Amino acid sequence: MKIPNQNPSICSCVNLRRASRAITRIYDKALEPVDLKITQYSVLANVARSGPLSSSNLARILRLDRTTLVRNLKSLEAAGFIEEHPEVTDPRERAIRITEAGRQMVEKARPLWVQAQQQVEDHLGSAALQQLTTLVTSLETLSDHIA
Amino acid sequence: MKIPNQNPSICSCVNLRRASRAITRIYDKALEPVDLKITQYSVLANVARSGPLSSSNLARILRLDRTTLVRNLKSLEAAGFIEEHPEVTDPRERAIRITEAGRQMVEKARPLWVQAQQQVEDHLGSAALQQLTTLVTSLETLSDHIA
DNA sequence: ATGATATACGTGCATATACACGCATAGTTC
DNA sequence: GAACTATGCGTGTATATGCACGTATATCAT
Repeated sequence: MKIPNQNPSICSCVNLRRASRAITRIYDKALEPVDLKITQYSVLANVARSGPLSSSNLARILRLDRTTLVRNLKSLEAAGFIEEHPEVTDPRERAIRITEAGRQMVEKARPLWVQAQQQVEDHLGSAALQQLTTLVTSLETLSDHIA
Repeated sequence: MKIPNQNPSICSCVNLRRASRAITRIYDKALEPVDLKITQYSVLANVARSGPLSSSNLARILRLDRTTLVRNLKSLEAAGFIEEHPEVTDPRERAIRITEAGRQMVEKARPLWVQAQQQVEDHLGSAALQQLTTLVTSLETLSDHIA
């Protein structure tokens, strides 16, 4: 017996996680031609834009757990898209920089990302996307408040 | 140099993933006393409600990749909250059932889940939660359409 | 009955996520 | 300058996520 797909849950968390998985599929699919996932593109584009910076600072920018970021950086470094060097001003820090190959990859991936962005905006409408930014901020505020 | 926390991204996917991580922190925190994560509670509560069913059907209900679900079930089975038995009508299927210990766990966890639900609703407002259900449906539709 | 197709299931692999530790160095206070 | 505190970093462990495969059984078409 085969059960059909299901409606949204009554649990906000479950719904948000479902939405997250769904949109990730959309973006990952769009980035498939350059063999990048949206998580990797996101990190790479941020390193490209925010210049050399430490993993702690990058984690704060991405609102991602630092130790999670450390592992995510591994694959990007293995692929030769970023490199790390000891920071002179503070020996504890390691400065993360994008490489030339990394910069080229970002350039190649950007149009695919734009396409996914457009696809989602066309389907959801810009109002929904605006509400989404509010949602993020509210939830992060609540989460920070609790922790 | 320490960089402060960041505003929402211009990328809808990144924002949704951020929101997902934030709300997961909130629910996981609420469920901490019973040592369950929201992902596990979600699966367990669904098994409890939807009675014995196959992993494929449960995956469709949860809109979760079947192979992902299979691993998630492992820890619940190891904890003794669910059990699997071969299905008589179709030897390929395995019927997943909640155990007595599982049922007790759901009972114990439910008030904590309700508390998280309430907390989020108080902070975001019911209108935002309603928009969220629309968002889930739209994104899953778009994702299905593309795939 | 046979062959094609659909469905069910599990595992290997890669990545994502985050908590709990421990170690090293910077900064602050006395 | 010594003690305390804050910050930066990486790893161990556990879970979450999904794609690519291979295997087994059901179902359907002829």
